[in-house]
Amino acid sequence: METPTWSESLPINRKKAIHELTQGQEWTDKLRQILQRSDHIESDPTSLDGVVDRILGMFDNTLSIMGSSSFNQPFQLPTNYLQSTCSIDEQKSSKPDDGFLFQSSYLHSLCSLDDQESRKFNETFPLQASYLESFHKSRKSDKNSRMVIPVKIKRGCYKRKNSWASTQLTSGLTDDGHAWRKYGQKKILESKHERSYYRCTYKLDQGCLATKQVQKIEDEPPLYKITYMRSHTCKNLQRAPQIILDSPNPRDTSILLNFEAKGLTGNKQVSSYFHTMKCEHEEGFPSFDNLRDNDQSTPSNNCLSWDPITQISQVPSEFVSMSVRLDHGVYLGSEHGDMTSSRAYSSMASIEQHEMDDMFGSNDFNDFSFCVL
DNA sequence: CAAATTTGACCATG
DNA sequence: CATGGTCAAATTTG
Repeated sequence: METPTWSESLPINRKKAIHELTQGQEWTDKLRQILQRSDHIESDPTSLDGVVDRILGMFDNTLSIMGSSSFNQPFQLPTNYLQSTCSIDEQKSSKPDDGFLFQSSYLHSLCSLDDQESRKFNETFPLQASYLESFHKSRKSDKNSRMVIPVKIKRGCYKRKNSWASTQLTSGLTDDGHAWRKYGQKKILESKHERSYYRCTYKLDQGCLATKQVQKIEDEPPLYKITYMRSHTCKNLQRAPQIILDSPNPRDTSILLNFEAKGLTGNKQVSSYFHTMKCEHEEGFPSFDNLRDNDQSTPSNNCLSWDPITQISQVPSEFVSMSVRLDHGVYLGSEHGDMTSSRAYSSMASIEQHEMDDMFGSNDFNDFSFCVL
């Protein structure tokens, strides 16, 4: 099995997200039609549940996709849309980062969409389209106007060098198998809840530099964003690289992997932490329906158990490791950490192009690929 | 009493 | 200079 290269996979994620949103629209429309025929509900109440399930599943899938690293990809919106303000002039001085849609440069690129792209954008993001329209008008009337538009402010949104991170969204705080020591808590701008900072308990003993951040991003239902940074180097958790992953169900096309890079390239340590990565076959992102249709009664493999409720592979106590060969000839070990989030939110591998560039240099990274045997 | 947590100060970054 | 990340002294917990 070979997955797409990084340069290909990010746009694919975006396409998937758009596809899910489009599907969500269609099924919401079906729901509206059902509601218009109230007698239908009385005769077949289960059909309504089915439609609602499908809609929720699509939004879950989209959230999962959006929870990946590709925050800087176009057509992507925050789940908690922020109503801070910033003038276009101020935005011009900002560099693209994890920010949201309305960066100045991005607005300008949106203004140059062709008719079909523009229509798609308007359908998918009506609220944002209305802001874009305002932006259009202000550009026509006064090129120097300081129109105020909703935007995530950029200040303080930097990423420290060498801080490869992977992000996971979970509805509960569960033991991820590592020993953590809390070392800080911080109020984060525009965030309702404070962010907690944890380091590996064995940092002093063994110099393990792994850290994680935990932040509650939603109350109801509770949703936490957990960001892992740097790999564990503590003796307690290291395993020799080996491949013991398998799909829990032969018919199931998705597995959850957790990569943790340990390799060296040149004189730079590859400390990226690929976490809870979802791999799929080409035919598409598996919907919740597909997952439900699968026979989950016989968890088949030698390592993973399959939770029919969470749809997530669980590894009770063992750490899964696998060896990944890069085209650059670098071997990356990996470990399994947390596979026990209580809902099927999981992030894609989270690493950005410029971070890859930092690790390997910017040459030919489009050739990056990995194999799961 | 040792380990873990809290919290204000300090540091690095953009 | 504002912000997020880390340090370390004070405090709490087991």
